[in-house]
Amino acid sequence: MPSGRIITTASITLATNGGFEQECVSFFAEVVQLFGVPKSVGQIYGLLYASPEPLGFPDIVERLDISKGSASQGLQLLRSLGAINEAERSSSLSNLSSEIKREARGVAYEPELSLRQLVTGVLRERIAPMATTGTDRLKRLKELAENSPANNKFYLGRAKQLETWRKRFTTVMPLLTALLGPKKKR
Amino acid sequence: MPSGRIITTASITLATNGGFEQECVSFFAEVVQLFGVPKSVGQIYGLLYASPEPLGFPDIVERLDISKGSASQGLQLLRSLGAINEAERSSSLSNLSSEIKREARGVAYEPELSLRQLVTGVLRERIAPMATTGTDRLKRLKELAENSPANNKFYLGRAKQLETWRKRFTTVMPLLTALLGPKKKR
DNA sequence: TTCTAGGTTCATTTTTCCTTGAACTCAGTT
DNA sequence: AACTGAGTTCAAGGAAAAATGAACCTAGAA
Repeated sequence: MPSGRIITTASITLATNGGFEQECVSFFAEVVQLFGVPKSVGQIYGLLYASPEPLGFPDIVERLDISKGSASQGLQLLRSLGAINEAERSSSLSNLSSEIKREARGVAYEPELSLRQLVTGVLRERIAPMATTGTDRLKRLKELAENSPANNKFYLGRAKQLETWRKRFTTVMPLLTALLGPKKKR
Repeated sequence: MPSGRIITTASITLATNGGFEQECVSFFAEVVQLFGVPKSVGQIYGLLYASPEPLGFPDIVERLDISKGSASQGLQLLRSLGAINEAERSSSLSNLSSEIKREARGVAYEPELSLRQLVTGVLRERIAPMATTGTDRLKRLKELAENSPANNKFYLGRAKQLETWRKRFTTVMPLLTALLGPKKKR
């Protein structure tokens, strides 16, 4: 497979995928915005999702026409969410022509397809932190309730209820991910 | 109870609740922002949550020091989410002094306390719409996949997977609300 | 009828968040 | 050693969302 092998599928697929890619990009861009995630991040995931081949950093910048900065930050976020994975690449490049080597440089990504994995990532990075700092604030709230000169009983009741809300939340979250699919094979 | 009865608990409670209210307001302001809801909306809910008495429109404007516009829009959103309820008020006002009548005018609100109810509201107003428009977009995506000249099988596979994601999502959502508490008594 | 206070609407301003682009680092090539 | 392209960082600009305030509507009180 010397010269027939084309790694940079970018321009080729672009010409022949009949709009699927474009639609996919804007679809995911829209979806993620509902979760408070920047549009460009959704675009990147959508692009990877619509690509039969893993794509590298330069592909993403070029095909989405976004800045390197956006691409870099977007990929960072997607990595931290576990929403993309690095694709394998042949490690012995020495015997390839320099033109092909050029294309094979750097890391290529493919989208994570496990729904459970994706949801877990969002929960871990977005919701869990809230639960943590929330616990501190609840403690403080309870103290304030105890020290409140008037309506002591009322405030204590409220503080107590917030605590039970938090507990229910933290017990339900793992259940939710379990419902969304099997644990990821490692 | 002519002059002793104080309905506008605003200034009084403010002076005597020892910071509980303030902490509550900023707590909810923070929480709701994680769900993409404006800060002021969280503040309003927090204020109501920290108040032993139902509060009216003017109380909210005054104690949070926000504009009437913000208060109005915030209350609208909270109503649409089912996160607040109108409190009962004595309907025969004629025998009260005019000073008290002044305070009793308009609607007063208290916070919805059922966690299930709150989550259901968010799901209904924020997530469900996505599922609806999402269905259309998936249909379109499938068509594009079918018409794609190259990699037909790959694109069809992706379209199919999106469809199963959507299905799983719509089946899991009701379960989630069920886990969060008993159905609200009507 | 007129007055007042509760409440809504919407154009304008403010704030917040996202994107950009330039400067930089680092690894592999020549 | 010098070069090239991948990738990061961050100050600054720009776009989108939220808060404001003025004009307006309404119902009950005087």
